[in-house]
Amino acid sequence: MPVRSGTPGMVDVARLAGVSHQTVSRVVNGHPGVRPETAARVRAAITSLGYRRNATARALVTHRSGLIGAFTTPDIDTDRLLSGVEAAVRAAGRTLLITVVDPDDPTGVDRLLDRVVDGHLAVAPTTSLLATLGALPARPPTVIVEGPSHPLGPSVGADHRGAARALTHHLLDRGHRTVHHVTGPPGSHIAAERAAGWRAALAEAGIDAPEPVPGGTGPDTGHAAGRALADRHRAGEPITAVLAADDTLAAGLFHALADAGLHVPDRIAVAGIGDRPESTHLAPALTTVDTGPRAVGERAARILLDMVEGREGTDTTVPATAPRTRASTGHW
Amino acid sequence: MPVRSGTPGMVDVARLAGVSHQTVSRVVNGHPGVRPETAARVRAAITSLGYRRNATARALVTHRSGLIGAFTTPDIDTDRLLSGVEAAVRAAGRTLLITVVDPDDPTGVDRLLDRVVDGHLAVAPTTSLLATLGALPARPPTVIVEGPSHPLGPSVGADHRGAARALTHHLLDRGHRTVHHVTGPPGSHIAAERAAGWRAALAEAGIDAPEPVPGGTGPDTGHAAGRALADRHRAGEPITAVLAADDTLAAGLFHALADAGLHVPDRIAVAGIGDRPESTHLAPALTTVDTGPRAVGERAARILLDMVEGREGTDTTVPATAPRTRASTGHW
DNA sequence: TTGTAGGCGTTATCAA
DNA sequence: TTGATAACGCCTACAA
Repeated sequence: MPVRSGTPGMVDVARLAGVSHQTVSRVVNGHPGVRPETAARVRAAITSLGYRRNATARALVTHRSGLIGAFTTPDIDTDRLLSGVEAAVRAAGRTLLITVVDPDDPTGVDRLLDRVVDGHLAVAPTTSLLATLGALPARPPTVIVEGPSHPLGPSVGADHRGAARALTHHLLDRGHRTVHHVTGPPGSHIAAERAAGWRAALAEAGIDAPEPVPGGTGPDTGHAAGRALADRHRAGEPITAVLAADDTLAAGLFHALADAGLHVPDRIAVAGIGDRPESTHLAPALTTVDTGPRAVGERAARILLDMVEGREGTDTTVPATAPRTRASTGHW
Repeated sequence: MPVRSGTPGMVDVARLAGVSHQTVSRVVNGHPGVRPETAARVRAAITSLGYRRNATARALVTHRSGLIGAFTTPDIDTDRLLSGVEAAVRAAGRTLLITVVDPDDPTGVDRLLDRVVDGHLAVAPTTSLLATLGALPARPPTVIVEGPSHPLGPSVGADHRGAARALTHHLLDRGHRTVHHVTGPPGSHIAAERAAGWRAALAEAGIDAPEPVPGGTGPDTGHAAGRALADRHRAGEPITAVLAADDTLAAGLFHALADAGLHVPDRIAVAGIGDRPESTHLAPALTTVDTGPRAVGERAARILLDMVEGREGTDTTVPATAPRTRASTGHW
């Protein structure tokens, strides 16, 4: 038979206060119909014993845990998306449970399902991850953050396509004959949308899109991409403007291009997406666009909380936040 | 009285398989002494019903949830520390529960205590947060990550003092008469240790430490600090070398110093701490030291897991990881 | 090898 | 206004 945990429970409080454990429950949960005097006695017993309500037992009987789960897969802006999610979840008095999912091995998904969470957030999920999730039996309300739309639940995301498109047009308007593209991580929905926006802008200008340079995230990846671009330049391909799928690529890009004698911005123009804080401070400052990842994360979490708490439609109808597209003052 | 949740339980599986719910429990938990044939029937019922073990009910009776809680407060390297923690926790088949604590308002602490977690990680906690934690009644095993030592539990951290000291000596050896310091966030233990190392090195060289420049984290803060340094330089103070408490300050520092005509590295030398990936790609590359935050996070989590799972002393004895001090090849 | 009984700490219902 | 009682879904101990 099970053992008592050692920490005091409602029964202990009840005994000390000379009431039933049910009355303790009423006091703890602020239910009406308890004589003030009794409530005071109970409260005294609670502090004297250092009693804290057992969330597990509560969850067992109420079928809600106050926990929100987040699947996450490393991608562009995952950190800021999660930071927004965390803030909203915390503001709602709930706790966030984070599981990092390896896209190649989505076993972590199972683990999160074993826990009782009131709702799920799929942060920057790949299509295959969503498929895995969708194939599972009964799962709690789910909201997709920066992922492909899927019957699993509503999607919340910024207009990456529009942002990339606008930046590409911006470069073309500056007189460049074409714009090259360093992509984001393979399998990333955000990266795919940004690439699509770049392609769309070129198509609108009647330009054949040059072969994109495979990228990812981070300055080291950007450095590798910069070397690839420099090689193609050396091979005779005219390269004058580059749109990087992510700001974090920029420092490495600048570095590699400079090493190859392609100084930014004199010989080559570079724009990024994401408005990372460092972008203003690079030399030269990176032209970029803010896609508001923190706001997206917060919004997604709030939509999920609405669903979980049965508040219908407060926020659910609008599927995407408009990006606050502010281009930083670049050198060109 | 409580309502059944709708999802199948052991009783449902048992009924379908024609056994008792106890036998189901045995099969699910891999206990011996079940006839293979019976086990197969149970397993068939499980898949057919899509049964999953209810972690809450399990936690209620076993007094262990499989959950590890992390308090976190925004600081230098919090992200990488957490990433290491997450990896180790996940590798152990457990789930991480993250709570961000506002150091000025540690109410989140209460929240995490309401949940049943098997162990706590205090990631980059302030002294006051530890005091709040320590004042609480019964709390689970705790490990402090990059925080001041405290009776709450073992501390794990890199040798920030040594790293800062070594870098300061490195600058002095290069002929600088003194080294200025841009500090990290106020209240940060990491920042305090790094400042102490800087002070120690100057003291060892018989130099009076110049007034440190208040900093924090991030390029924008670095930019502000750079302007402050430039002002002091303009006011006649000889400034030739700067140790930034954190790499993320560097880009902003470079930017502000360059704007003030103090080109790095010609007019002024700058070193950072933390070995962020972008540091290699700045112009010029930043001299820095790796303090292995991911490894520290992993190690701390493993120590906690040892404590939680009753594995004594596997790792607990050694309180700090040695930093892999590799200075990147800077320009000076 | 399998089933029965009891209890983990809480909430909900009903009666007093 | 308060208390008894029955779940929630599971695990441990013991009996069969």
